[in-house]
Amino acid sequence: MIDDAEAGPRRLERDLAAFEPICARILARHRDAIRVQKPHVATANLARIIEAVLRLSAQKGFHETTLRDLAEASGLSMGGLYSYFSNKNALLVMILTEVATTAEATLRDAPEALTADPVLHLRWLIAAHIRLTERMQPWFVFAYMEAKGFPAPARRIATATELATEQIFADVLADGAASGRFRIDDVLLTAALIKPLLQDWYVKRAKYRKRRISADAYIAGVTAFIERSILTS
Amino acid sequence: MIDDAEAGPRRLERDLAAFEPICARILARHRDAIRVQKPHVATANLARIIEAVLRLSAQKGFHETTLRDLAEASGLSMGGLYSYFSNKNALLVMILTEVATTAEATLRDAPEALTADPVLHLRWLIAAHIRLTERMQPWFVFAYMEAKGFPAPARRIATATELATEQIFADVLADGAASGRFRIDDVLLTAALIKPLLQDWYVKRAKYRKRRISADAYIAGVTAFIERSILTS
DNA sequence: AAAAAAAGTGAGCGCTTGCTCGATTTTTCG
DNA sequence: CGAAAAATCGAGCAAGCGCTCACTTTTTTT
Repeated sequence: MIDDAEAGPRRLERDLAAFEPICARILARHRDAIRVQKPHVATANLARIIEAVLRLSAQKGFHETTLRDLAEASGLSMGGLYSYFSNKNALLVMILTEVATTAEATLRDAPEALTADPVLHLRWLIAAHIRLTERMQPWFVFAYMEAKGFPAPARRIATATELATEQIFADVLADGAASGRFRIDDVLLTAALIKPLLQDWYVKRAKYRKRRISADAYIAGVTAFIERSILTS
Repeated sequence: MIDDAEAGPRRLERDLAAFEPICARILARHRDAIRVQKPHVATANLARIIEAVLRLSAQKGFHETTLRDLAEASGLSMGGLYSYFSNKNALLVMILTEVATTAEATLRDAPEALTADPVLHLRWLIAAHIRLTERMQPWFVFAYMEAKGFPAPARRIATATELATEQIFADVLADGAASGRFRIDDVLLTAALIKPLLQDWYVKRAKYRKRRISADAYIAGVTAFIERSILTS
């Protein structure tokens, strides 16, 4: 199924580096719940734990990933893990919250120069969404696939984030429709249709990798597809 | 989360009726593995088991659904369940196979009168896909959400089905592009983009129900969206 | 270098899981 | 009707789960 040419400890090292800045943010947000004091120790171990749980969950699901698996994959002991989260579900919520926060913050941060023009703004949103989910692919897959089946609070985070993202797109579409740049019958439905086009990039990442379609190519393809459908000519 | 106006035994009865014909097909395919001889008894119980496992899995996931839950929800005993499948994973494969077979058979069965015209053929495919997944929504959600995390064979069924469906669309798109009815840069990518638009209907069924968007409205919306993007005018 | 604090360990506990199998009930049929 | 066949039952088993805590190792401080 997975056919990475590049594998082994070399790849793990690079991956962990990508996790650390994000885990530093998580640490800051949960400083009171995490018992390890020294920030660089805590950040490094959090990165190993979360890299491991995202990787194992992608393979077999979060619930099927045992804490023994996670201990071995992260290099900590079972007891050691519990210095970083109070229980398995708290680990899930930690990850979900980080995804939700980052997604919202990123998409609401369009350059002001662009937001005046709905066409450019929409283009930027599409690219920003795909680039973000490319950078944090395991995180988004996790949030998408595991959100269901957990206590209501965790599920609400996921649903709310999804709706918030859709609303950001709906606002731009409404803007463009009002100014005559877009021809759209139903703004809400159109926003709802754009969402799965963007989600497909990370949900079916393996398929696109196999077909050698790059993030840039996907951005170009999706943008063209959407614009041909809604742009007034 | 779920806010059905119509609930209780009345609804269950109607749902079970919808399951029986499908379960009769499953019984035929697994006659040797199912120990219960009388077809109408076996079909009725299979329907109760599968209705229950799809409902519980949608709530909390297949792996989190225990056989004790399933026994209670289906009205059989724990031991009784094992007259219908040899182990929990076999139950999963049973469902997956039925979904795969039905999807392929349905989409390859376009009326001959339509297949000559790629525009009409594509319209038919979109409508047929959405209508099928509407009729068998719990089945498709199950196949989509639970395929991962299970032994390679089960996962392959899901992946193969997905690819087969995409290929059916790609063929029609290529046909229409060749005859000048469609303007498409990349047929494979376009087919890949149409897929998530169709899947969204059953994956996010709750959202569309809440917004009071009917299957027909969704078919109309998606068809218009896609055709505006690819039709030569 | 000794003491104190912090970080990390892993065997073991109580509980739940998938699954079995002898016992029991229901159905079939001479 | 009554005995054989079919269908169903559910307590019990081994295995594996999340989680704890008395303990050891590492790091910091004095």
